[in-house]
Amino acid sequence: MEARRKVASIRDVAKRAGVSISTVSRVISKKIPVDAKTQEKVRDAIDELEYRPDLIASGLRSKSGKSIGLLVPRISDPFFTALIDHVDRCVISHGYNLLLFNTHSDPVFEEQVLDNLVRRHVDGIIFSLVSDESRAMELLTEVDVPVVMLDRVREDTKLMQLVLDNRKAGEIAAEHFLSLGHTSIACLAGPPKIRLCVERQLGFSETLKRAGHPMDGRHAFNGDFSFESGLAATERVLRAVPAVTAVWAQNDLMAAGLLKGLGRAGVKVPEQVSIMGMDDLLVAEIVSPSLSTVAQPVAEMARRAVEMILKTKDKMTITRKVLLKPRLVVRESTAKIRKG
Amino acid sequence: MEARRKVASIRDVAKRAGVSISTVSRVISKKIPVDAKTQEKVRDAIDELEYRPDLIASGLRSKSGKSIGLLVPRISDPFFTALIDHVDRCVISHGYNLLLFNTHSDPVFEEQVLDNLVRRHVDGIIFSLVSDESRAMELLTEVDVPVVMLDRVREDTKLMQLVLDNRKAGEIAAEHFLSLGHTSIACLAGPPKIRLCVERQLGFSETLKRAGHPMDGRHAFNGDFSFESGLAATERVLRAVPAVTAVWAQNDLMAAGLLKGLGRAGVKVPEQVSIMGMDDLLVAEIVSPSLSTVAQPVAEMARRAVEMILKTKDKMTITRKVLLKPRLVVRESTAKIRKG
DNA sequence: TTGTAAGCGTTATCAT
DNA sequence: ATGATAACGCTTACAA
Repeated sequence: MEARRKVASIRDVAKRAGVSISTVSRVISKKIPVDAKTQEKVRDAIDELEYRPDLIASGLRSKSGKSIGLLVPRISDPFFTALIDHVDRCVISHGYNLLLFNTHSDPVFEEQVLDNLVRRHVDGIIFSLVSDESRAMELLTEVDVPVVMLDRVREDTKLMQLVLDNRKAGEIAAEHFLSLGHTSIACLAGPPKIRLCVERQLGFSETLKRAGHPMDGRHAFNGDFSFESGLAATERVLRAVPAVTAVWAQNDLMAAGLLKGLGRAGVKVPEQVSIMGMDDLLVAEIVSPSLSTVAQPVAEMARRAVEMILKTKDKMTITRKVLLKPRLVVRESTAKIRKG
Repeated sequence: MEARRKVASIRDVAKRAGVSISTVSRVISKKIPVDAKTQEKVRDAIDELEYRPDLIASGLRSKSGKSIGLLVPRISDPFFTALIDHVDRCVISHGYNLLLFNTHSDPVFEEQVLDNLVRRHVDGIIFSLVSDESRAMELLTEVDVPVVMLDRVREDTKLMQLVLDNRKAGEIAAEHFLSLGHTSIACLAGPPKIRLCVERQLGFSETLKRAGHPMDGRHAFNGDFSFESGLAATERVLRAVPAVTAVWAQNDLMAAGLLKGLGRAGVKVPEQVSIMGMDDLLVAEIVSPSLSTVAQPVAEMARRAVEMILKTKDKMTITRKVLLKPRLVVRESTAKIRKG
C-alpha cells in the first residue's frame, strides 16, 4: 500500500529547481531561449518529481488543446473505418490527438457533437455530413476553427471541401462494363439523400447513354451502403437477370451482399452476371470472387484533410476545395459478356 | 462579411442577467437549487448571447473533462472496430466523449499515449495491451484514474480486467470439430506473444487430447490476425491436407484468408476441409462459405467496460475481474467428415 | 536571460 | 438562495 503522492505541478518544479515558473514553462515549450545551465537544473527537477505538464491547463491558456476532431456517420462502415485509421496516423504524426465521434447518421446528434467539439477548442474539425439536409455547417461558419468537409459535403458553404470526383467514378464503372461488351446494365445506388450517390449515378447512366446503351429505369436499385441492403437487393436484381448482365454497386459492402445473395441463388459471378463495387477496401479482396471496383484514395484523403487543417491554422494557405480522382481496379467479379 | 463577435463567457451572461457568475454556474450545472425566476433570467441571457460553457475551463477546475479514452492496438482490425463502435455508443449515452487512440501494436507508443491521456484528465481509460511485454500498466497503477484492461490483458496487475474465457473458446472450437467426426485437426493461432492466443491454443489442444485425438505438433500454424497472414498460411495448411480435415483459425479474418487461399487452390470448403473462425464479426457472414465461428460478446464487453469505469468513479463498487463466455455459431464452413 | 504578475473561463468555498 | 473571491495549472506580456 504505497502512498500516492500528489502529482507535481509546474510550481513544484520551479521551487525545486530554484527558478521561476515561467522559466520552467520556457524550458518545456522550447520557444524561448534559456541558459544551458538553467535548463539542466530544470530538467533534473522535472525528472525527480516526475512532472508532466497538465494538458488541460495548458490548453485553457493557450487556446489549443493539440487535438483534432473527426466526425463520421458510421464508425463500422469500412470506408469510414479506413478513413479513421489514416486520419489517426496523420494527426498523431503531427503531434495532435484525435477525438473521434460517431454521428450515427443522426443530424440532431451531429449538431450536438460539433457544438461539443467547438467548446473543447479543438484545433480543427474533419467531418463527413450525415445527409444533404444537415444544417451542421451553419454552426461552424461563425466559429474560428478550421473545418474540412469530407466525402459527403454540401456545396453551399464557405467551409473547406475535400471530395472525390464521384461523377468520374460512375463513368469509370460504366466504361469498364462497356469495354467488356455489356449493354444491359443495372446500378445499386446508395441513399439518394446523399448527394454523392446521385453524382455517381449520373456519371454512370450518362456514360451508358452516350454509348447508346441507356439504363432501363427499372434497373436502378437502392440500398443504404450496408451489407444487408446489398443482400436484400438480390431479389430485385434476380428479376432483372438474365436480361441484365452487369451490376454496379456504389460501395464494396453492398456489392459483397449482392455476391452473397447471387451465390445462394445459384447465379454464377462473373459467368452469368458481372458485379462491380466501389471503394477498394479489404472486403473487396476477401470475398469470392474478389471484387472489381472503383478505388477511392482514402489515405490521400486523410492526409490532405489533416494538412488543410494545419495549413489554415498556421495561416499559410487556405484551400477551398480539392477534387480527388477515382481509379479502376479489376479483379475477378467482372468478365466479358458471353452470348447465350 | 459579417463581424465575428467574440464568444460570450459566463461573465457576460451574469452581467446581462444581473446576477453573479456563481448563480449562472448553478443554473447550468443544476446541482444546486436556484430560484425559478432567477433561472429564467439566466436562461434568457444564455439564449440571447448564445453562450456555451467552455469545456476546457470547466475541466480544469472540476478535474473532469467528461471524456473516456480508448486504446486499441489496431483500429482496422474488425474486432477492435466493432469494439470502438460499441464503446462509443455507451460512452456517449452516459454523456461522455470518446478519445480514441491507436497504439499501432507499438509498446513505446502505447506508453506515450497513456501518459497523454492521464495528462488530459480523462475520467477513465479502457485499453487492450499491445503484448504481454507491455509495461504500460505500470504507468497507470500510480495514477488516480479508473482503468479497465480489455481483451489483451496481463494478470500481474491491480487494474480492472475484462476478458473472454479464451480457454473455453478453444474448447468450444475443438468440441465442434469432434462432434462432426474430425480427428486430425489443425490450428492457425495468433502471435504467441499475445497471451490469449496461447490460452485459446491450450483449450483447443487439451480438448482434442482428452478425446483421444491429440494435435500433431506439425499442425500448429501461426499468423498475426490479419487477412494476409491467413492467406499466407494456406501453403502450409495445404501440405497437411488431406490428412488434416479441419482447421480452426483464431480469428475470423485469418479464417477468411485461409478460405480465400483454399478456394484458389481448388480445395472445397467444407467438403474437403472444415474451417472455423473466431469473433463472429460481419466478415464471417460476408465470405463464402460463411464461417462457423466462436462468438465473442463484443457489445457486452464494451458496455461492461464503460460501466466498470463509471462505477469506480462514483465509488460504487469496484469490480476486479470479469470473465465473459464465448459461444458457438455454426454456419457453412464446417461439416461432417466424409470418408474417402 | 529571467522574474513578476495578470489572466484563461470555469467551479468551489465561503460568507451573507 | 445568492454573491464575492479564491483557486485550477498553465502561458504570456511586461519588467528587470
